[in-house]
Amino acid sequence: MPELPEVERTLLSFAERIRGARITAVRLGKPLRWPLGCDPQQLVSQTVGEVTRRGKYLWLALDSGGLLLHLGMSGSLAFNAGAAPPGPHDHFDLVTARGTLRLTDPRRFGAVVWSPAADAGPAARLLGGLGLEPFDPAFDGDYLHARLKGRKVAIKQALLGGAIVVGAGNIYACEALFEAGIDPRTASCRISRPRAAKLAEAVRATLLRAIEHGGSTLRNYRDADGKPGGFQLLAQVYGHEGERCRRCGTPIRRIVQGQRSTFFCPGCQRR
DNA sequence: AAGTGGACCTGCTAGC
DNA sequence: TGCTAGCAGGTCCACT
Repeated sequence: MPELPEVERTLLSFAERIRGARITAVRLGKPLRWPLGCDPQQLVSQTVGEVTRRGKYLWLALDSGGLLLHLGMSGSLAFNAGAAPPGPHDHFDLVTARGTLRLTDPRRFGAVVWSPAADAGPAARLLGGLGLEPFDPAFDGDYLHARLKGRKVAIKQALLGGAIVVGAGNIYACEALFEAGIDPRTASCRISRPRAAKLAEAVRATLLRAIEHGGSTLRNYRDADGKPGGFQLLAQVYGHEGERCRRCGTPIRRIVQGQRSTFFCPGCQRR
């Protein structure tokens, strides 16, 4: 499900409400991608602090260390006062005096991992290789151009990798490349400086616009209040194979790159 | 170092 | 109507 905009909207929908809440119980369902990494009892009676985002990860600060959360492909978080009994896809409940934070994740690619700090232990390992945040002023044409230099991978895959810039997953990488007019198959090293600048701006603008529209709900995604996103209605290429490009009328194509679908307009997007 | 492909797991849908 | 193949918002890891 969740690329940066969905994770950001999720954060915005519960961070303020959960801050300062005391944990009264922790319930685990089926195993997620990684084990929790601590005795669940150790979390009880701790107080939740700030909730922050790094890439597609959320960090819930606790009195002692914190929890690193990832929503995988199909995960979503809900924060409710009176949580229903857990269903078959509810794999983590953090019960607090203010409500229950629940991770629902049918495919279980998501994760909840305790770490002594965001920059130590398992969190440091998972966050360590991440690239710049797209809204970091340092993420500009010069930076992007420098990081693409010497790389032969297709630009779409370089964006998805997350080691250069975080946050753009399959939907937003396709949309940003459309916005920038760049063919997703273009070798990274062949992106000129001006086009890198255009692409950096397109990544930022696409993600920002998606956040403003509540993210994309293709199937599962809801924020922690249960609200779906609306950006999927604004997608220009993602999921539109065979339809005419809204800008130039050329039929949108679907190809496979790195075992993922890529959608693009052969008319608007050039190598 | 960089590139590639497989792995993880479940549910939905299109097509026969 | 029922079965099956293919596809899905991510990313880590092993291997070349």
